[in-house]
Amino acid sequence: MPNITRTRFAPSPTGYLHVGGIRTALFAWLLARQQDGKFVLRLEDTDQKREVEGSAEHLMRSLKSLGIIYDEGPDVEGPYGPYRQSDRLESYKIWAQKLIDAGRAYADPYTPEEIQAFREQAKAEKRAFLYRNHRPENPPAWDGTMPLRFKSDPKPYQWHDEVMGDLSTGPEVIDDFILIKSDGFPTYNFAHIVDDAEMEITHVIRGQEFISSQPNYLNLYEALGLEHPIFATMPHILAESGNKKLSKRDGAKDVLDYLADGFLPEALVNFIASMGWNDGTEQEVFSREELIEKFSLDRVQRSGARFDEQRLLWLNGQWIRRLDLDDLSTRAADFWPASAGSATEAEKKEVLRLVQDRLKTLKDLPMMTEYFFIHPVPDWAMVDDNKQLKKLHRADLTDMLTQASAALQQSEFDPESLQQTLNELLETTGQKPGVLFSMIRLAVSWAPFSPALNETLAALGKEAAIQRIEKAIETATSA
RNA sequence: GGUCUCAUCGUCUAACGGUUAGGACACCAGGUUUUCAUCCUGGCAAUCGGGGUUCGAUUCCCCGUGAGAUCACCA
Repeated sequence: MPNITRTRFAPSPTGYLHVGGIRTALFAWLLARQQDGKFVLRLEDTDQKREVEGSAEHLMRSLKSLGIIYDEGPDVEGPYGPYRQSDRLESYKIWAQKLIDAGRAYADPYTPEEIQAFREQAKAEKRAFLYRNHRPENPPAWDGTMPLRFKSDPKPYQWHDEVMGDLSTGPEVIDDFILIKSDGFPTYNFAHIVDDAEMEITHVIRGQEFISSQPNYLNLYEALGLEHPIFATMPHILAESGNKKLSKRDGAKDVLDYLADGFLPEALVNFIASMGWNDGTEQEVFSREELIEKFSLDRVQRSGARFDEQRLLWLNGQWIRRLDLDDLSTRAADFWPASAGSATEAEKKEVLRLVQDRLKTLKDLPMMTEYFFIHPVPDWAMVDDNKQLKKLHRADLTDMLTQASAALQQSEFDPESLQQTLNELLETTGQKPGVLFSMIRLAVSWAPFSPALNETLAALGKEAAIQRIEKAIETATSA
């Protein structure tokens, strides 16, 4: 056993990564970072049929995008490579031969149809199907064309899981599973054990679906003469509706899609970590550094957690507000509306400053800022929908706008003097702020919401603001 | 069906056997001299059921119930 913590994430390249997969990777990464260890990415590509073109690259990009940086992996040189199982077939052969030599592995002479028949027979007799009940007496020598099976040694097991606690099972769950398939590739069940040993992995963190195979793995560790690593089993993340485990079929989104939808990596990491883990305090927002410092396996929840996008949205808003303007500006670069194309960086940054507190995702940017860049089309229906404005006659409203236009003409148009001007306008018109300001706000933005009025006006500039108010006056009667 | 696991507000969760069962999201109501998705204040809302053990169970034990996982030449 090495004296440094080595954790791994071992996905198969069969598609994209969703939050469930990411969480396993995240926790393994947190543990490695926390203990100054190494985090390894290993691709479990032993099922050629299921492999999806390009998914390995997609997967690596997903991890990197979230800042889950692996120290060793298919594209990162390391002392325990290669990190792709299809490149490690020699290793599996060597370990398989050891088992054969020790009488702990044998060729499976049955056809799939024959095995299927055994299975159905067991079902008809209401017994659990166990391959070892059909172990051939004189198996042929293994020539690589037949599956190679593990000759198990059924016995009860109890073991410790860092998350689930002490677990135990009886001998009835131990069976002769396949080590090497007839296509020459190892199964996950065999390959991951060999690889974890050769790569000196100290902590195996994985999803709940493997818990029932654990006794079989323990049996195999014994047969191979290997000490097993520390196990930690993560509960599943449940889909938003129903109680099923979150899966691609149920619409689990690719994590990269969240980034494209304007979610920040920090928020995603924070959110994913908080599904099934907390530090016992009332803290909700955690930075990567805080997570690394505070994470611990024994505070991981044992029951499944449901994915709640509302909470993710809230957290994303929290993170957007924490960014400094330059940082936010960089990240927002790809989210501006097309109409912002001609705006200068300084102008965009100013707009960003005004809306920063209101953004839930970066994708909200066009909807929240469009009117800063192009003259909006007056939509008097919005006035009619306003609970204060709809009580007034159109003529009174235009009169108000005319006075506003004149007053603004005299303003210096910085936020302070604008506030001054607006306050004076309240007095001269004798209107309530809810009426006067709502009308001006609509006339310059024609948007359902906007930042503080004086700030909005200042950002628009005198010329544009007044032009829009005049335009509103013009269209008031025709609308 | 066998085996294993899990069970606190709608959701994420806190509570070394002793708390008016706490926080957050969502929701609702107020407030901040415009709107509002920000911000502030307040409100609604939970220990699956039944037995034990104990002076006292959310917490420990048993039995139910419910949910999930798994029983592949997939991982």
